[in-house]
Amino acid sequence: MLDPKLLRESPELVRSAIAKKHLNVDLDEVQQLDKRWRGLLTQVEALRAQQKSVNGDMSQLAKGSPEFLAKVGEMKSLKTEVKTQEAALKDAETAWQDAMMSLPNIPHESVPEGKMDADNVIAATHGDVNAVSAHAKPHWEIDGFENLFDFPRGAKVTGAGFPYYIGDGAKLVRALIHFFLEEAGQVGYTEVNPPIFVNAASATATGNLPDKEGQMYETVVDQLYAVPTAEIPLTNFFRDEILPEADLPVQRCAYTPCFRREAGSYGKDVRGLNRLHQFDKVELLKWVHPSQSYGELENLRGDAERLLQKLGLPYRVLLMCGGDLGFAQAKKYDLEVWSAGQERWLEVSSCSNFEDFQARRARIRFRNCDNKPELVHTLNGSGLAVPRVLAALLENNLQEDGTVKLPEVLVPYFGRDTVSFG
RNA sequence: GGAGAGAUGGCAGAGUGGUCGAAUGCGUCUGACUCGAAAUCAGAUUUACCGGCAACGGUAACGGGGGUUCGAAUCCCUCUCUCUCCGCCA
Repeated sequence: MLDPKLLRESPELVRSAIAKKHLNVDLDEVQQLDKRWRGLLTQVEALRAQQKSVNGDMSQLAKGSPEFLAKVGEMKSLKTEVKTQEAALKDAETAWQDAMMSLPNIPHESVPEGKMDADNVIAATHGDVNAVSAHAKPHWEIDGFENLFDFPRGAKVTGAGFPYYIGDGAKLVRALIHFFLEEAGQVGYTEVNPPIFVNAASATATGNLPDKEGQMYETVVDQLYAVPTAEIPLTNFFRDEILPEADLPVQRCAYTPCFRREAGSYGKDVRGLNRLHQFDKVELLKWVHPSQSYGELENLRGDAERLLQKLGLPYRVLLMCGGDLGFAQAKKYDLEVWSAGQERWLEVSSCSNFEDFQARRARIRFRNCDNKPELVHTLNGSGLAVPRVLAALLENNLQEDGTVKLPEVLVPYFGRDTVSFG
């Protein structure tokens, strides 16, 4: 959520933000709702002040005295008036809040103009896409793939997009998770093992609710949501809290399975490990001082990039344009790994600075040098999503004999340097 | 799952219908005393929103929501969470 003061003091800034993100929001209406709410609030507060004052008088009077009874009459009429005004205020407030929620975060000035993914700017490329295996093929076409990754049985037991990982397949997943967590720990992220179901309040604070896209799985009886990303339980850890300034930046990482319904996304990019309903991911989170957040975004991006470098996977970094930037992000980099078999880029991380947009909703603050609570800036990024990294590893490192040679860094975690599909 | 108890400010803990944003203690901060510190004394010490350039003024908040009442921290309902006992279970 944006600072309501921003809308009042610099509406043109909000207007240009909406334009840059290519969204369609009636800002005039939001401003009107704001005005209406404030007007009603003033009225109701004046009435309440009157109530309090009369009530104060009453406490001085003898109960049952004529003066007392007269005040009771006065209070009764005040009561009905307050009741009707309050109802109007509540409606106005709800409408105003909904309207405020419809305002996107302001893109940072360094965010390029653009409408869609084709307008994203390639900020960096690393590695040579031509230097990978000459034997590369889509991972699902590798001989014996089904021995390590069993989709049909997953579909039988649960549904499409819930594969079984078997033998070396399972071990590879575990090795990658372990590698990612160890690397994150090395650069100062404290490991957290969070709940993987969250309540409505938490999902709302991070903006996952209201779930317009039907993205999340919801439990029937308890109204809990299976996390689509560890970002939700991690960010909400400090919800409604005030952190000591000296603790900033706080850095945490978590491995969780992630659950996404992916409603509406069909097509050929769903083959194999490309898009799953359940997948494993390590998420990196930072809570930082507002003055540090853009430097920290670069650090975060670097932390994610280093993983791909160590794995020897060619990748590129996209700086998202205004139109392809999410609703809540002020600036975002996507990391895409080269998938040699599919000859396409696969998104494996998305590193974002939310500034205080998330923190306002979740009320995460720190005590600044004036000893006043101030909103922190939050950042998060994947470090990394497992299945697509796995896909790239299998494709890019496929050898002539049909086995896959693993990068050195994974050997301590996997135990061997070769994956066989037999 | 069954029975019971509870939830108050940074913490502890009073308050069972009227001037209670809330006693008291601890903590924290400022000042005095001191060469300095401790102890002591004095004062201060929640947050959010609205109005205001500001000083400041107003409103709200005693786990959440709803109700009773002229008036609710206090009474009623409900939800959540915590604790104790029993049952069950990895």
